[in-house]
Amino acid sequence: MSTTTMKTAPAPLTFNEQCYKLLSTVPKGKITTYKYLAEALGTKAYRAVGNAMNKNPYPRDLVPCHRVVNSDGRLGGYAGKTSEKIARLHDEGVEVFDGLIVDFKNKLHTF
DNA sequence: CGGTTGACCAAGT
DNA sequence: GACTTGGCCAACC
Repeated sequence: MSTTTMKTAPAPLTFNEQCYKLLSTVPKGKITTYKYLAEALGTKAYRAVGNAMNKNPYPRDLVPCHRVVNSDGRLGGYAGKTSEKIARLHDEGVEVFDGLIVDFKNKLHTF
């Protein structure tokens, strides 16, 4: 068996990687929640999703972790300053008022 | 392999 | 409406 015909290592994506991949499908100007991400992955690991975002090693162009908010419509956390997250969202057309997403349900992206 | 840690969630006080 | 509690689940040590 040559290496070309050899099937490459399965390289199972970690839960984190799955989160990143899924999140990368969220279009600009829209947002999603930790809950929706988890559910879209077929699990209830809301917290694990948050952890994944915290450790996110990818640039925001690939994995826009700032587009992830709480399911209540609150801003949620951020690895950097919260004001930065707000600024980025504003830059993409998502208004934030007092730590709350304006028109949250309308901006929400569904998978 | 058991315990710890979260950018969470929902319900209760 | 702020605060506490229990639950949930993957990554890390």
